[in-house]
Amino acid sequence: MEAYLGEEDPAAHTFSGQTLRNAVLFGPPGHAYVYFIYGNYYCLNVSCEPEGKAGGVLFRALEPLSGIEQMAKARGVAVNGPKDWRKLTSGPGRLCTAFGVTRDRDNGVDLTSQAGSLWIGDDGYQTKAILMTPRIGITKAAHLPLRYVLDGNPYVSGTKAGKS
DNA sequence: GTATCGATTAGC
DNA sequence: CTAATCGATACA
Repeated sequence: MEAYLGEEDPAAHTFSGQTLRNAVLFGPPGHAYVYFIYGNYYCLNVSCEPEGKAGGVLFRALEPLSGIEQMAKARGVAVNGPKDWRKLTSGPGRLCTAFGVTRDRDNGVDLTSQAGSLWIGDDGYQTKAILMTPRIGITKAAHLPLRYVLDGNPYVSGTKAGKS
């Protein structure tokens, strides 16, 4: 996942102040900010700063835990085993497609409450280490080490991720 | 109102 | 490396 600092980050949507689209990033933390990009894909963010202050985290990738078949169907790809799970969620647009996340349905929902259409829970995963790397896919301030990846976890973002 | 860009992905 | 594709933003 990657962090976007808000008004101080040239790469963030919130850099130029609050707009209709990024309003949720200025709202209370723990809410979903879903935006449509390049005419084809959605990206999922979570607001992190207190209300009134911009800032959020972009989910670039995650590890599939359940509903594999459902995700595969949504993504339109064949999945034969854990080795193919990467195809499902290794990218911002991909994971949203796999989850069926759309701005219409999920933008602004409270991710800390299971009452909504989408939420985040604690699965008890033990994080060994987190690596900080430069962000990818952006044209401004891309050098800032605001990208966080779980060390040793194969389900990281990157279109070409997972070779070797 | 019109012009341009983009936190992407799939395809060559 | 380049095309696809549309909403938001910038500018007149």
